[in-house]
Amino acid sequence: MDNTISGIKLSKSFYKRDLLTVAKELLGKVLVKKSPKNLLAASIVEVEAYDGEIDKAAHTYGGKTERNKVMFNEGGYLYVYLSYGIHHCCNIVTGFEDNGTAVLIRAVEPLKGLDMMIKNRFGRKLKNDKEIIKLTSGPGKVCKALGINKDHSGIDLTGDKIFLFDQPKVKASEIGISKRIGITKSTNYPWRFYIKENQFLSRK
DNA sequence: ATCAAGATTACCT
DNA sequence: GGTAATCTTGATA
Repeated sequence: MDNTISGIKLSKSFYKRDLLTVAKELLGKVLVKKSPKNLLAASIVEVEAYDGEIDKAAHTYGGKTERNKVMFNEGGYLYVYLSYGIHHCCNIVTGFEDNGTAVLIRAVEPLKGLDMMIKNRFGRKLKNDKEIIKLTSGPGKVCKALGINKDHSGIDLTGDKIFLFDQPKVKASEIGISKRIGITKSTNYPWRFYIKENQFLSRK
């Protein structure tokens, strides 16, 4: 059966820790989206950290607004926003209430529900084998493939709609670190973390 | 009421 | 490598 998966759900205590610790440990964890009709699951392979206290690129840098208020929640909530009026991007809120810290999911490796993800993304079947790597290799692509949009912003990740399954920690030697992609402010923080050699990365 | 910016992607040469 | 597409949000008047 392709539409089942089992594992141990990450609990509140996982998320309510330091931003960068959570960001690194999110690598390899399994993101699960359940709906009545189907189950989608994918392994997280690339993330970026955002910290409103010191980081001008974070949506929370200027204080609380209608859009970013979810990111001021305590850890363990999903923050989804619309980027460039076109693409949704999803984040995992970390730390404690009013920290304004979250981790952007930039790329995942599909595990379950591949056909549904292909349908969500392209509205058709794959043209060729190479197209698979374009399925979830970017923050906008991840949301499109998994069917995540602004309506999911604020979801409790310890619930049963969207959640994460635990996996063994990825070894430090297998984690790549770089500056963040696509931002114009606070560009020097080395807060992008990714699994080296993974084919679903948004960049090499 | 108006305006500029933006945590991206796909398609073009 | 360059750039158009596309529209919500937050700031300013």
